Amino acid sequence: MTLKRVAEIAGVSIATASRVLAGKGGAHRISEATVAAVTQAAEKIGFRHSHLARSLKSGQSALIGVVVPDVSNPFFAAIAREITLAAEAKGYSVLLADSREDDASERRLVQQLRDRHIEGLVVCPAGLKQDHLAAAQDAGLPLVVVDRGFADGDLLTVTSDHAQGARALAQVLLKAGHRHIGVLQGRPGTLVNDERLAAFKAALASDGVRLTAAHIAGDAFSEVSGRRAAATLLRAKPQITALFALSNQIALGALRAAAELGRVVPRDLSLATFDDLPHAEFMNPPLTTACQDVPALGRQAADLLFARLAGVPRPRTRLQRISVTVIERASVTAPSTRKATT
Amino acid sequence: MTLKRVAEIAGVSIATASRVLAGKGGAHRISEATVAAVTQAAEKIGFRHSHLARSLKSGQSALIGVVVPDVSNPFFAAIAREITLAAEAKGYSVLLADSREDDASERRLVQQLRDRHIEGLVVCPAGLKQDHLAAAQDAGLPLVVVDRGFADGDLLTVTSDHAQGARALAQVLLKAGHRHIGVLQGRPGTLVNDERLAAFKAALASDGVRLTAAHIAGDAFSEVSGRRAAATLLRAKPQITALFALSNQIALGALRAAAELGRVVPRDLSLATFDDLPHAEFMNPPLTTACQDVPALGRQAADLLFARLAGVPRPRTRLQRISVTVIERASVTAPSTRKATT
DNA sequence: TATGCATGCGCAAACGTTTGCGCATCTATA
DNA sequence: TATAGATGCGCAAACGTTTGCGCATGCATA
Repeated sequence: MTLKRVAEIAGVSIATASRVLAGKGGAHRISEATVAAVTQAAEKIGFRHSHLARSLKSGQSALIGVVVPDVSNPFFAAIAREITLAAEAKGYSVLLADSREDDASERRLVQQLRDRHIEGLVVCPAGLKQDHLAAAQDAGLPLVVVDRGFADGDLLTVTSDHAQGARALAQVLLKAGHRHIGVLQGRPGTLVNDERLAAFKAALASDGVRLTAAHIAGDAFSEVSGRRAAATLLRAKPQITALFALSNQIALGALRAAAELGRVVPRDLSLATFDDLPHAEFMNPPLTTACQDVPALGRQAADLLFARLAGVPRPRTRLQRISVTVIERASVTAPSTRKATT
Repeated sequence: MTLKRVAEIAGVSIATASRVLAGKGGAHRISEATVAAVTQAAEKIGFRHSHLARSLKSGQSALIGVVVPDVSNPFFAAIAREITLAAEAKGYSVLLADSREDDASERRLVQQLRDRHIEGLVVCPAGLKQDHLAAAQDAGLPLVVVDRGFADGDLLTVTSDHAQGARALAQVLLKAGHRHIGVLQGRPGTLVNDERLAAFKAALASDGVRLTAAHIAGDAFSEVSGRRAAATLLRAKPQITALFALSNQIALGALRAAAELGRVVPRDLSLATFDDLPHAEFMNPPLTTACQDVPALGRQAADLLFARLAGVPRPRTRLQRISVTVIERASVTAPSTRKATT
């Protein structure tokens, strides 16, 4: 199953076999007869190039890496899929890694991928550190960050227009008449969290509604954080009539907490969320959400990466924004008049 | 960044550098001083082994392949995740491929992965053909099929106990009093579809309820198929009071179709489904479902694969079953008395 | 009969490792 | 002062490719 074997059978040198199978027979003035012989020999033993040897020789692995915090999260899965499909179309294969939302794992995985000579990397960072990514980029590795970017630094990033979504959601809640609003945040310090939070706060403020620290809880983009944060907030501030969950994992947690506290959504409590996926429509209640265009995030990341691999220079705008669509569903209504009784 | 460079700096031969960095200094009687020199040199230039070269030399790529029909489907994503985590723990990396539910793509992708010298493969087949997989296995590639297996052949397979789940769901529907039941099937001919269908049919039959071809519709495990099938069935047989969807994608389609036909679930129509994921709880209505243990499927597949890679012989039972848990929720109630009016 | 130019193909190095074998040098023994 | 056994390390082949260079052969031209 090696070129050598093919060459032996065809009665030619390895070099000739290589050239023929690379389709360079013409360019190297190899006779029709020889081409046929080599082709047949290859066919006969079912010859396939060793990608390994080829990569070693050529320095091109045709491999890209994808690192996400949790593959089983449909949000990241959808992103991974777009990248995988794009990669396949370009002749690349994808090495997938799951950082388990862990900074140290991510570091290790990125290094591991680099050891495997990936030609490009798409990563959704788990943490707040970007030095390992910056190092990779400085070492010449084409790199695209997706979703969870960094406010500073120089990493090319594709992410949603969080401010736009948060503002729009704020409008929805304000318009419905809510004045006591709680925020279930994700991981503070992340671009995603901070942008959403800041824009939401600003939008409320411009309508005269103040969002103090006492109205904000949560520390991760997870269901457990959402649940705990919602419980905390609802207990500490019963006058809250609406919650803004910064992700739909968090929203799930909020739904659980609300159920546990006997508050029915949306009758006793409105809920708006930044959303990952299109399941919201069939949820109970259907969630009002700022819906991210997840496939577009993945596609854009892939496009940017492959453009760079094709030699296209990096775009000047570091933060590439994908717009979100606010969809109003049943989880937001006017605040219940009996809110004080709770 | 090569061994050669390290050797130069340390003033030793490449061989010595290799042995030191492999931790074989002791076994090869290399002096403390030399070991230190090499180690420092490596550290100094940030040396990392080329996985490529190592693989080529050793014949071990430490790579496994995972092929699924749709990465963005949370079901497959969850499986992919378990395999990825297991692989990482064993020092393997994962090459991920998405066959887009397409047989030909799958073939191509499997071949591509084999060209990359994967040491093992987990695949969830998109189609009804298994010859390419059998070929891979016959060629000595450790292979585990997950979820969608084949009734015949010799491929080691991890899949749910579909018959168990289907039977249990049949009991639930029968107990609720349904006698006119429709089935929204997935892809006929697949083990998953046929086992679920057959067991369901048998369970109904043992209670005197006949399930004819006219009560079965659908041709794929997709939302569109579910929607179309549900619409067809409900229109052709208005007396149907309950639907059994063979996957939750199909169930989503059924919900859509029901909504379009003005039938409210569960008031006018009960719905039970074979489920992929734990979102069902928050759906509207919460779905009664035979819940597969998706992580267990992935874990078991990974365990079997890595056991084989570690030299453990293949288990004798070809079809490894993971049991499912039936969860009764609100989507199944007694048949509406006004069913005839519809 | 020598010279020139196509034509058709092979040699061998290189990619970065690992590893079997062997070769020096030194110390202790006879 | 030879000899043996450690001790410490290097040579070179091999993994499967790709590719620059060059070498034959054949034919037409001078």
